Amino acid sequence: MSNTKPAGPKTRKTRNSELSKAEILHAAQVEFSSCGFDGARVSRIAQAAGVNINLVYHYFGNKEALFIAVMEAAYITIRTHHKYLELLRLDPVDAMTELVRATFDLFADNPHIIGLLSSENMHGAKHIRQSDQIRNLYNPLLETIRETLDRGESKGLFRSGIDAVELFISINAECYFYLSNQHTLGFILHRDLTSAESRARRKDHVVDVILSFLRAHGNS
Amino acid sequence: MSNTKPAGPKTRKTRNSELSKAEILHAAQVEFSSCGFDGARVSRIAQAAGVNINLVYHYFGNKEALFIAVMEAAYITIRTHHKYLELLRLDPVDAMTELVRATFDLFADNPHIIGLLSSENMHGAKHIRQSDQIRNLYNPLLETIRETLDRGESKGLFRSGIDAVELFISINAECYFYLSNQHTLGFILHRDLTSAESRARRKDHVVDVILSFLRAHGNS
Amino acid sequence: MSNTKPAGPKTRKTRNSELSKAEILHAAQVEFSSCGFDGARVSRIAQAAGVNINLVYHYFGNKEALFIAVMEAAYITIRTHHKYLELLRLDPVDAMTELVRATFDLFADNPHIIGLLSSENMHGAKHIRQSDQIRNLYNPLLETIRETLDRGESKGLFRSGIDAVELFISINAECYFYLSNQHTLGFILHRDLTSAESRARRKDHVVDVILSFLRAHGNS
Amino acid sequence: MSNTKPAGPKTRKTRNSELSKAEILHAAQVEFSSCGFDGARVSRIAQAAGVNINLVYHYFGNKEALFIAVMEAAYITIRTHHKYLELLRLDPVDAMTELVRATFDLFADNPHIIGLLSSENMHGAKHIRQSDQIRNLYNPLLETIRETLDRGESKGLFRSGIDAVELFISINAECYFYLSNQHTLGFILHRDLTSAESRARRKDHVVDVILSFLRAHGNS
DNA sequence: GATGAATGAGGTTTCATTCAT
DNA sequence: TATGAATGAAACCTCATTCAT
Repeated sequence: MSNTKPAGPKTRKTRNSELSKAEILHAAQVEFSSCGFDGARVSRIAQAAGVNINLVYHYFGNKEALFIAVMEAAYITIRTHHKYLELLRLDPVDAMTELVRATFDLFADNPHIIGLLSSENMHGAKHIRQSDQIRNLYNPLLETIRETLDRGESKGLFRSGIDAVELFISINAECYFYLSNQHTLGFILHRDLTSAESRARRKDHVVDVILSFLRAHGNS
Repeated sequence: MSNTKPAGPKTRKTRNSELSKAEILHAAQVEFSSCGFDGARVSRIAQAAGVNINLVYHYFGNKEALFIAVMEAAYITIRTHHKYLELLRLDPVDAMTELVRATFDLFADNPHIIGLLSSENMHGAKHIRQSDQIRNLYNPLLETIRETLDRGESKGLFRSGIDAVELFISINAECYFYLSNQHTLGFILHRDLTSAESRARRKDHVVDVILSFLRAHGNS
Repeated sequence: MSNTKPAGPKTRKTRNSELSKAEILHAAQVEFSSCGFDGARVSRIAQAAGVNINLVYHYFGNKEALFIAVMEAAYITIRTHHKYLELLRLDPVDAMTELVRATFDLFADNPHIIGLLSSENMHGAKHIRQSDQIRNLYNPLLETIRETLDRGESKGLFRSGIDAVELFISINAECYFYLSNQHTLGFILHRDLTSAESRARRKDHVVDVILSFLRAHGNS
Repeated sequence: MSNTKPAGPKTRKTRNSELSKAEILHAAQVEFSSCGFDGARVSRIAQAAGVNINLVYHYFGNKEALFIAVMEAAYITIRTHHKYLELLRLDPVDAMTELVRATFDLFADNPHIIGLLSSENMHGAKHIRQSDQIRNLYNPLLETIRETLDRGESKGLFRSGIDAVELFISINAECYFYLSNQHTLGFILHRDLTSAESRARRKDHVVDVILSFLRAHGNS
């Protein structure tokens, strides 16, 4: 019967809860990441999700709780992304190369993560601070990095004395900053950083930077 | 000193005027950088500056124009900071070392720049796009980097084929990201990144990363 | 007991139905009396009753109808309470003493009545106005008071010319106000009016006030 | 100049702050007392005061703070009303008569006080609890009552052992309840309690009740 | 009879901004 | 130059209520 109608703007009414919730969460992810927490509008989220604004409050309580839900989903994306890396099976150089490339892809393929983290830092990380899940998210990866550094050092491939945390920050910095600041950088550098070519080039560059740093050399 | 003048029609007021304007600009810098454009409140800026809120509108027109004024002041800070670098007088390795350290100090000593750039990127750089001054700000520095790379290559100190823009982005990434994301990083890495020791260590690390990348080696 | 029946088509549901309805009514009584009509929340009533909020609408139609149902139940409580008074069997002084004590106990033992009446007066009695049952509730009691006053006067125990309605109001005033305003009174009088001792004392005091007023004296 | 115009709906714009504030406070008094805190609407207050709704927030902060301001104004009315009673100059019987009549008039002439107190009691007096001014408002009056009771007892006019606080509550109860519950009482008693005659009669009745209670008699 | 999904109206509050002096 | 008064738009959120099953 509903087929006879030409499918209005959005054939609602007969909807299922999980779907609505998922659509709200997705719309919130887009809105929060592109506008930040303060710039985000709950009404736009509702509209983009195709639901009544009150449903947002019904399912998530308030704007802040919705933001936290979005942050947790983002960190789940990160964990899932890293989980499929099997760095310990690879030789140290390949493992590190793979880690850098995966980190770059993580941000490139999930650009909302950058907007969310940017907003979260402006707020002193007060939202994610409530989540123990997030707190310990990177522990396994850091441990893997340490082991890989050790293996590389044992084999004489990497230099010794590298701090895993500093390395982790550097890898992320090289990938994240390029994307997070692409608008201001593109403007002052007179270069389009958003093209596929630019990104591919950047990815190679980042691998180069990190691997150069790791590699053992006679003189350094 | 103001007593020596015969108190012309507007002398005292003019002086207050300049003072008020400067105080508004300073307060706006603090507010915009710590809250972002959307989170910033014009009323808080006025209060922090110790002036009536209407003065803000009187001097700057509206919130957006005030933000642009703050951005321009920030870029003046950047230019001034770089102007005193005399990289061409130094040998290539020292010049690059100096550039990296200066970049780090620029962000560390002027933390508001990070908040402002972060907010500006969330808005697609739409505010600074209006300023040609800003557009060409980095041209001289990029030229200097190119020359230094050339000199280093000629002397066999640096490897060849390095792209000045990618290098510039990497240097900034290593310095900026550490500070811009210190809250979320500190949380997930269980490490305090705000201490003086951490920062000093980070600065050395960044120099190490960049110089390792630049240096010519037999095998790479 | 419900097992003995062969579980007719709706037996269990019917029983739950009556139970649910009673629980809703009870929860509504608590909510309306402690928050007033405007402060009351239908959702809280449903939650306190342990039922889905739609059941409230299913059984009672809307918030206002539910309030009226609660008011009618309250007046049934009042009538029941007074029905067991057999004032005409007692001598006039005992009858009046008993009436005063019963009135005090009515409010003390059913504190929700006070909240409900307070709210209803704020709304100009518009809800109870629809109920004829309530309209004539007090007729019998007033008639009893008149007869008792007459008997007392005939016996020379009470003075003459006492208006039954004014007396009724005074008795209720003395009992009701102490309880209805106990929070503000307790605050400005620096005295706890909620203790059992305070209440017992108040009850004696009220009897004293009313009986003093009724008693015939040479000089008045 | 403004005289030439036919005085539109409400000639605003050129308004003075104190006036606006006073008008808001007055409108709030009316709204809160007739609807209670929960039933009151800030928008109606603004409309009644003839001001933009935001001015209400500008001057008073929020709904609750406005309510507290209204409560404090109400208690100032009470204090002012009692201040002009010079009970200590009158003989005890006249003093008590005067006190009762003044209490009745206080509520009859300032009916908003009843609505406010009714609402405040529904909220457990949480708003006035913040005000020490209000807390000690009645101390002088209670002291005066005690002195008057003593004087009356010394002269053999009043009986002994009367508790000033209980007496105070009774006087207020007799006056307040008649007015606070006039809608429900009028309905169930089939009598109009709002007419001037009814009120005058009630006032005499209340004096009678209280004085009968106070008076010393041989037998009691 | 009972429930989860969904909504419309409207409430309080915030905030950038303008008006008038 | 500087300020207090005032406002419009819109944000977040609440709540009674209905829909569809």
